[in-house]
Amino acid sequence: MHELEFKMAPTKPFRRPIPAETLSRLPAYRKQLLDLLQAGQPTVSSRQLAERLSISDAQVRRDLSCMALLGRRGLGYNVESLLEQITRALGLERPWALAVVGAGAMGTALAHYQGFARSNMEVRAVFDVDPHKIGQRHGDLIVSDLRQARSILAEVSIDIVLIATPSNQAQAVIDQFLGYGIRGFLNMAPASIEVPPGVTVRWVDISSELEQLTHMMLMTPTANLVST
Amino acid sequence: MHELEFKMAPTKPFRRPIPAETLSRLPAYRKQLLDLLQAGQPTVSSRQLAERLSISDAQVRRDLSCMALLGRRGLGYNVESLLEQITRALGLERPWALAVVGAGAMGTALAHYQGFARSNMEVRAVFDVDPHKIGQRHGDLIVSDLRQARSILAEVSIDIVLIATPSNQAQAVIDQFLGYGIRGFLNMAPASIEVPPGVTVRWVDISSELEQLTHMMLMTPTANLVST
DNA sequence: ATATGTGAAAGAATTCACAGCA
DNA sequence: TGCTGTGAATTCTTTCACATAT
Repeated sequence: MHELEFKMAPTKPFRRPIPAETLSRLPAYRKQLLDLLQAGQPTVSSRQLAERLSISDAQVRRDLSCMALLGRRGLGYNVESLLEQITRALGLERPWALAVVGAGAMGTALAHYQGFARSNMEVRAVFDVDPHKIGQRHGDLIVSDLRQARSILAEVSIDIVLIATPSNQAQAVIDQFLGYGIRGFLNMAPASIEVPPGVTVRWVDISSELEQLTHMMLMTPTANLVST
Repeated sequence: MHELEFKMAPTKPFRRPIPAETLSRLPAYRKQLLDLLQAGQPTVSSRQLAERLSISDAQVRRDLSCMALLGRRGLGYNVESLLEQITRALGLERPWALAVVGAGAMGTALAHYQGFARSNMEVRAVFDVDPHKIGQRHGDLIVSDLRQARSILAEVSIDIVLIATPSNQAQAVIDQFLGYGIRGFLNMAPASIEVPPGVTVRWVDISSELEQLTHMMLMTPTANLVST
């Protein structure tokens, strides 16, 4: 085990906690607002946002009431300042450095993923243990030896680690990076993980989503639509 | 547009609908039960399952009470029959054929993904429009021209389409496959999608998960753990 | 003693519906 | 009129606590 020392927690940017379900929709609002800003639309109503996300307008207003109130009655929300608020709420006004562990098919896809820039995130390192993969180039990135992660993290500061290893290695990898002070993980492996308090882990599980999809397809009563 | 004809909806396997939150946990229960079966453990208590999923035992019992009751008081649940029940509830007692659209980094990762077998799913086709990608081999699969999808689907029957294209093409791809009678989609693109009733779409959005993660990291009050 | 299944209570999230401002 | 922000009502989810079965 590693010895531990305490550093000050970062200042919380918001007083009232955002409900989990609201939080899960904030990225979608942000995406829509980015599109609207691009399109030059200065304001947007809860109704318009609701339609784009296929949810109710009451839902949108309730969600956005968590932000500093910047809707104007009769007018709607200012796109630019609402976007700014949500970006701040998500912590995306500052950049986040990512590392990917596992340079297999999924890890490689993550390393190449273009969409991170929109979230002010960037993959800064890729790790693997396989000698055949270490040294491979992916865009600007070169796969590094996971066993040298400590020294690499001393030079390239990393905020979040994306786990794209076989699931039976996920816990060991997380333990390793916990030792380097990493406090945020995104796990692509369908494995149960134990972490100490103060560490945040989220899962992306494609199989789980598909299994829910198959259930829903079986329960969907509508007749098949077949082109003739 | 296409002309439409009606076919009978498949028989619903369950009378009472499964609550959405319960459904979202069924794949995780199933994963644990597969592990327990492998390990040869004949029965499991709600407490044990709860611990593995970091939820409460009451939650587990409530969730499992949706299944045909097969817990035995004082003893726990029979691993094998519970697994069977959940597998049936998810519709995984029969195989599902997948197609991937988009042979970029993410589509390629999906095409290679080994984990689908556990869910009785298999990728049977990969499509793209890029002439450089059409013809590429990925394992047993060869990337086909998306414009020939209709004739390919006439030979290889497909149940679910995974969308791994740039997000601005997601809607067009879905519309195309709707015309071939596909009623289930998993969308990896962060795009809003319109589908007719009777069609099921689910999203996997890595950026959204990361944005929620950054928010949670900022809100987590615990001091940093730094190894010395 | 052990552990399920479930009413009843508590807690969250969503929708309703409308007061209030532009 | 158009649209937000929010109490109140409703619906969904989780937890509690215990009767019941092994």
